Amino acid sequence: MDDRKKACNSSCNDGVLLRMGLNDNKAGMQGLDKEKINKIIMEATKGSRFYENELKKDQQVNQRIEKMMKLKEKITTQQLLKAQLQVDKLVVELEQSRNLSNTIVHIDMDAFYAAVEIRDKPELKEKPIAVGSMSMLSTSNYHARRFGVRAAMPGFIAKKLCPHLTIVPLNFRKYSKVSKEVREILAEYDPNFMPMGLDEAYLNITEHLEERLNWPENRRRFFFNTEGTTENNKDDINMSAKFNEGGCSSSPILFEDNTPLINDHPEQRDKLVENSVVFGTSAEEVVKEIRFRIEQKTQLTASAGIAPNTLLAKMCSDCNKPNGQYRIVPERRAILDFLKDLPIRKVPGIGKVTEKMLKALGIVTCSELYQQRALLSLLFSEASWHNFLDISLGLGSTHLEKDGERKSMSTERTFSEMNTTEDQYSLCRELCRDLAQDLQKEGLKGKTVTLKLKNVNFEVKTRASTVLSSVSTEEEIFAVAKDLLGTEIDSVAPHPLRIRLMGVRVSGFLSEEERKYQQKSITSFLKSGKEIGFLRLQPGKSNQEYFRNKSEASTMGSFFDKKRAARQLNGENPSPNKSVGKQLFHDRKSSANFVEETKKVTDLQDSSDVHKIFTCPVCFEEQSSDSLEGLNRHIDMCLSGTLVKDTMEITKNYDSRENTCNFFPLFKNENVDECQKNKPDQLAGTDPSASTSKNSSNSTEKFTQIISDKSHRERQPNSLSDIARNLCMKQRLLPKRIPRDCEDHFEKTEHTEENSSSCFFEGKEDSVLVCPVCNSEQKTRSLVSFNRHVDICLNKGLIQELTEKKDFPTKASNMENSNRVGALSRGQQCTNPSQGTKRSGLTTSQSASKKAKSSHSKHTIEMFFK
DNA sequence: CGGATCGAC
DNA sequence: CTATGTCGATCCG
Repeated sequence: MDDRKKACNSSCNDGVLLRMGLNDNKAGMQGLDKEKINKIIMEATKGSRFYENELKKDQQVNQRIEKMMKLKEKITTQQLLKAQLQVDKLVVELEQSRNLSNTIVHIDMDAFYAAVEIRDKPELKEKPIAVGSMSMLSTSNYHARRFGVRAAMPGFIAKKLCPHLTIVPLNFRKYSKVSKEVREILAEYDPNFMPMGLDEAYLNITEHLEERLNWPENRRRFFFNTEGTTENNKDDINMSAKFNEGGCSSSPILFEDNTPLINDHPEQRDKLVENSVVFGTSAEEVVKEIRFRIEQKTQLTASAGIAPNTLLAKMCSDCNKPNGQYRIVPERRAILDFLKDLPIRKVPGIGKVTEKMLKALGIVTCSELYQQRALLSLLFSEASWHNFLDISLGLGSTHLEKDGERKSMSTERTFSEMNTTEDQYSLCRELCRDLAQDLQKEGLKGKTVTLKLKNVNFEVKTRASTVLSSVSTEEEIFAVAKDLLGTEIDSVAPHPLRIRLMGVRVSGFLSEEERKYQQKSITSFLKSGKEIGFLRLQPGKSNQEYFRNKSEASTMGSFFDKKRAARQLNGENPSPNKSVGKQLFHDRKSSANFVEETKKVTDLQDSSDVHKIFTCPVCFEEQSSDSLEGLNRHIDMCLSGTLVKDTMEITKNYDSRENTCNFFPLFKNENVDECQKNKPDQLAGTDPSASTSKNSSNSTEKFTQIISDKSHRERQPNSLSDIARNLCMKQRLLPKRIPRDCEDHFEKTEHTEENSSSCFFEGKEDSVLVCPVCNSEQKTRSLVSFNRHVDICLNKGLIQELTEKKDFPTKASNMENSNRVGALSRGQQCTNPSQGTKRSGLTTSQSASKKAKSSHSKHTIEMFFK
């Protein structure tokens, strides 16, 4: 489905219109010329809400570009030279790792959906057709393209361009079936081939080529399908003829081996032979064979690219479509020649926006991309400029990785304006229901629910919330989604929320290991201990929100589904707070008094004694406690005990020095001694018995968050620190557990008065705090979010140290003013043995963590233990 | 973590 | 009238 890229392929023009339009239209006899097309599109578009939004987006991009240009002006020749050196060092390494030994093929069906429809209704053959609906087209045939009708264009505009256009509705089942037929063929050449959607696939035919060398001719012989109509037979011959012509004279490499296809063995009079064709043993021949077989089987044509890696193969398949193929021979020279004048927009991964940004720098072709590599390394993120470098060198992945586990699942729907809350909530529930079904098909549960809304002005918003126990059922998802929706409705009140799209997504799936673990411990814990309300708090959410959720679960029924709500209340998930919630939060729209009200709830919760037995999530022993504090105290004790074990193991793995029995070295290597001197009794983790509840709650919180960072969890999947972390996050949400006096340690705190329980700074304007780790000023409204920032900074520092392993002592000399420049010092780490696979994701703020190490560590540590 | 954006099909 | 649906990646705060 490469058509749609072309649809937006304005290789350089700035106008919105041209982005949506077409400029590589080959003006044909029956077609329209570029100007006419653009005029028609403009007339149909002008003044629409859609167009206004496009203009807005365009301006945003322009602003990004302006920002970039300003940054560029500040770059000194010195910096540029230095960058050049660093980048070229990397170039040398990349060049050394270049792997030309694989043969990768990219197969791309021509105008797939349209072709299938035409095949099934031959009367459409000579007519311009498109597949899709009046509101959106998926693809069009080549006839229609002459009128400017492209994929990703709304049907009603296409009709204006081409009044004779036939629009065929989508029929996915049909396409899937055809796709499956094609895949059966592909699997014979590479059982591990990688399908990309219904109409594309990558194959690694390296092994096949080797084996094929020993194959007898008969094994490479294929017969024409005689079952088809005469017309189809004609096509076969045409196609075969095209093979021999090459069809792509632009490439000197193409079809250099003239293995005969048909009629080249006149001496063989066998009827069998007359109806058959033998393919050679070269890569080109294999691909011709594949395409031949696809056409014989499905009556559809495909284009293909052959190259030493996926990136190149993909671009090759574009060269001679439709119904052609192109090969880049595995030589460095050939690759660079291919790239020399290739517009960057042809490169997969470079879209509209990137194209425009690079254009602003005078970069249009891949060779220009290479020439400007030093500049790019200063202006773009590490991930981006590395990608640019790979592209300009023609490097890509040389093996096909199975795509890993799914990361998210979602469903969304577009509709005509919807503006009543009733409709919106019931639609939301419907989406949750659909999503829940899909999730259950794959047995997935996720912790993050994201709501997506597009208002009638085409502005898109997403709102996410992460909950502690993963969700998968309609009710569970809806419980979260409806909250997010409610917040959005509130935010525009008293105006109605006018939307044209709603979507729900679930992400943050548990790995299998985690799933088992989760079931054993957390869920049982939550069940046994659910009398204790705070344990169900969501990280990142305030108590207020929590209680609000609960209350809504009970009141929601009044909106649209009383039965369901009733079932929920009486059923498997009774809320202990329901009676409280019901009365306090009947009016969801009055967010004004809502804070007031929730305070009462909080107080109530805090003061009410809890004489319950619960299972400690850390030690798994039953504990009875008469107060929240007592409970917390126990958990703190447990945590500081287990944490030591946990941390020790990790430390063993990553830190060569065995006997470091505290975890400071993990992120503050140089200052161990100093820390111990300064705060000897604060090293709570080293000695469980010495820890007081207050200290450990804060310190363990930081540490558990650090050590349970995802990258470590992979190695320690069942680490108790996971649980500990969750708990700590929960604890953090209890206002009283956030040390109030820590504000004294921020340098520029501008808040006016102490807000007693919620820790939120008074007033709307953000307070500016200086992060002790990255030393940057942070605008923040709450301590919680500031804490989060500090955590993130620390995490980055830690990950980096773990990655770099031994050579910690990073001197200040390595740190540059700009973080982009700082990133360059990591050249070595970028070399990846399997070239082309994605690099480790540590993209930002290396310099930040280094700064912290050298100058602010002391400060940081003090702050933690306050 | 949450939100926005990009890019692909 | 009438401008998609789903997913992964990345960047920024």
